[in-house]
Amino acid sequence: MIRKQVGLRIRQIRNDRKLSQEKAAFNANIDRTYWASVELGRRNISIINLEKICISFGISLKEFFNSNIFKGE
Amino acid sequence: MIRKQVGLRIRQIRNDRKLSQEKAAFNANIDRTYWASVELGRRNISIINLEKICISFGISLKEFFNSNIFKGE
DNA sequence: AGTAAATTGTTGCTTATAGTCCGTTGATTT
DNA sequence: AAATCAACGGACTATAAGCAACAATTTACT
Repeated sequence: MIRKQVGLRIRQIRNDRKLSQEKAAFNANIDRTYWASVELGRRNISIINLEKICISFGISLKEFFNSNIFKGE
Repeated sequence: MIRKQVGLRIRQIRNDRKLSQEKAAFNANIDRTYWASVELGRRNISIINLEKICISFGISLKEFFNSNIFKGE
């Protein structure tokens, strides 16, 4: 499921950056509790918010989806 | 704006495949008028619908975002 | 050229859910 | 014990998604 994969990928990058959900969400100007639920795969995120997250991480959407997490459904 | 870029990219791929909006939308199991408005950059598409479109095109999300359309904001 | 068919654009509406904001709880960590 | 963090809930607002009907545009053919 794409929602789970997106959540895992976001968590993966956030952990690499050693950021808390709160700080990461603040950087992206997204609600903290919403960020948490996205990471848990419970949300069908829109492209604008996904782009916000990528921008806050300093990566492109292409880089975001360039991960083994997205191999095989 | 990401919505415009997504729309352009979808139209680009659909034209490559020589599909009408109607057939493309049918393949992806999405409403035709919704598809049309996404192509025009009027919709903030969710990741599930974007994935549906990519699947119907037979490409990955990584491939979708691997385009000059997404270079520069 | 004209005109019919196919394709695309647009409007307006409903409902489902994305996204925000307030808080609480439990588990770590220092 | 105090601070930090992640999971969770409820209530609320904003908007994505699906749909019908019609308008406009492009394509194709005589």
